[in-house]
Amino acid sequence: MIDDGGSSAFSMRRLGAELGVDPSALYWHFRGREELFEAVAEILVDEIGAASLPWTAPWPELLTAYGVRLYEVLIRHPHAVIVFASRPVRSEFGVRAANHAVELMVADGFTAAQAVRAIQALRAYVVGCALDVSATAVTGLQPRRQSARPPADNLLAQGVLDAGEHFRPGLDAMIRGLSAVVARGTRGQPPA
Amino acid sequence: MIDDGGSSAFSMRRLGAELGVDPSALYWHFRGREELFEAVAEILVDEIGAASLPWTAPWPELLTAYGVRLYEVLIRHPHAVIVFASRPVRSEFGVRAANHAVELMVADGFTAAQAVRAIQALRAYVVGCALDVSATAVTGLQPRRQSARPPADNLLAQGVLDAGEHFRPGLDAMIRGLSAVVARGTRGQPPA
DNA sequence: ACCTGAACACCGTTCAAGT
DNA sequence: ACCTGAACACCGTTCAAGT
Repeated sequence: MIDDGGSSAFSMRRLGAELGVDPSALYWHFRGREELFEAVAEILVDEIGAASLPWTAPWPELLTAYGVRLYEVLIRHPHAVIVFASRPVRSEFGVRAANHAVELMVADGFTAAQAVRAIQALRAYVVGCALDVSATAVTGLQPRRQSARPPADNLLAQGVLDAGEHFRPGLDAMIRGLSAVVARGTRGQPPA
Repeated sequence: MIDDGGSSAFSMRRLGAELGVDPSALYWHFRGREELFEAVAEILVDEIGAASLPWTAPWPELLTAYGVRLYEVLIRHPHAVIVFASRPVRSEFGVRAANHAVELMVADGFTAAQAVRAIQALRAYVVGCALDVSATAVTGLQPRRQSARPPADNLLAQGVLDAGEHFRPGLDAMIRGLSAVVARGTRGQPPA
């Protein structure tokens, strides 16, 4: 249900079939496709919570762990990444986690607004990376474009081939960059 | 065509109608839906190139400009973001830009692999942010979830409301974090 | 409480046929 | 070269009806 069973595109009718049930039966459980997707997205974020996060650690460690866990969950369900990415998700767990992180960061010198934005940025990065992997996994086609061009002139080609290779370094860079914001006292960046 | 005309979901049939043409006529110009999407994605990246980038500037400035331009193009076409995000895009311009940035970064102390990964990470971040904005713009629904819960306990709520607020700070953080990689001599992170 | 069956208004894509 | 028309195998969703 989450993995899409491993085969082609989702459809209510196919889901019904896979469940051995008339498609229309689904509309007793969900108001429609969209509501079902929201349920899936919520399950995904709860899947992070299962293995609990290092709540007592300093914020860079907590945020890193959160990013890594979210990423792992998403690439474990490549077909669901797009579902997660294309709609705003609000879950009990996600809100708790975020609020706690904000508190830690504020205690470390961030303004609340800076902290919130930092977490959103981190989440956007994680989702972007997961989407990269999911795109090549779901579509099956490699990022190389089908045209027969020499690979030698394209430095990105071989780098893109191992999709997801860049996730961890990028995550570390972002966290490090966020630390820099607060490392040199409060910097008066206009909030607009 | 790129903006989806401002109304509801895309379909070949609707596109045909909007063009005053039988849907089947589209299949003379494109092999199918997927090929049309690729064409759209390619147009998007070319739209960045139009206003040319600061090629001669140091890499942090070049990458920042690239990120900002890409982001601007994407949020200008909210309905197309998902098209761009869910498939690997390879364009003449994108490859040129990336390769040049890699050269600059290598000259500054990065390994080629590090530079490539950095650029991919940056792209992922930009797409993730654009997707956030596009999600709220396209679905129309605010990220708050429809449940009537008090907003006071949710620090993220008001932050999320102004979607895209976090893009620029996050971008700067990421670039700064990347600079740190090279600022203290070559760090021997295992490439696996 | 949960599912079926038929129906409605849609889809993407093909292929022969027109001009 | 470019488009039409009809056809095929699909969709999501509804609603009355069954158990």
